[in-house]
Amino acid sequence: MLLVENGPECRVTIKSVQDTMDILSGKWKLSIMCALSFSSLRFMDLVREVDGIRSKMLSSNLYELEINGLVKRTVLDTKPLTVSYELTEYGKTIKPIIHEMSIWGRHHRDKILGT
Amino acid sequence: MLLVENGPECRVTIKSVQDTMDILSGKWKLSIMCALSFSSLRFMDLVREVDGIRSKMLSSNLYELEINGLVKRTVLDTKPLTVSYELTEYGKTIKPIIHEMSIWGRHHRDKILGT
DNA sequence: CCGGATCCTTATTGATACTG
DNA sequence: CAGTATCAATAAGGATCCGG
Repeated sequence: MLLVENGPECRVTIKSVQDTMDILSGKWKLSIMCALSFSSLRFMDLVREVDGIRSKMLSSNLYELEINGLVKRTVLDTKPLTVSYELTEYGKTIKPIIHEMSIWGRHHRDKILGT
Repeated sequence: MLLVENGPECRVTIKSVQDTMDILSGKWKLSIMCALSFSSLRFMDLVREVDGIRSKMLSSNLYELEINGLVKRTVLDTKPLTVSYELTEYGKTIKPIIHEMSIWGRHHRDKILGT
């Protein structure tokens, strides 16, 4: 069904792709959302999960994602205060993008290593 | 075929998403590939199609896409020499990503304008 | 130790002009 | 037409510091 190239809701436009890129561009946002697509995570969990990210970048990217309504931030009343992040219902709507990117990334890796 | 959510080949990982981002990251690459997903285009057509891009960015992004085997460059024997760009067969494998991004982008725009 | 904030350096992108 | 060259602006990255 994703391969149907016609139909009114299948009008692929550069503008709509750019709109998406405006929200998701940057080196880390999709990786962060991918990590959160499995479960909610605390800040430090994210630092560990997202390979190579620095707390500064994580912090600012999470803020932007929160502003755009994709991620929800919750301060937990734990001993040393921790903050939990999770995808909002709206944030979960980008899962198909993450899914396709993951498929392609693995495919690409196989191609590079196989050749 | 692309919608199977289970099975061994559907393990979504941060690493594979990052691998994809390494190839497609940047503000313009997906827009360029979106433009080329309809038909092959000459350099100047791409400047017109991809809103806001400058020839420098287009040139360097096309080069990187060519290096990664996603785009094919063909010098045409026209009066003022022109160069045509098209997706390779491998480049066409990112169409599902573009498709999902386009769907989400339109959805997002409707949400922003509707609210 | 957690979640940043700040400062500074490097990499990427943008605007404009210019060449074969 | 299809790029390059150059310089200015912006974004990302590294190191360090701080309040709780």
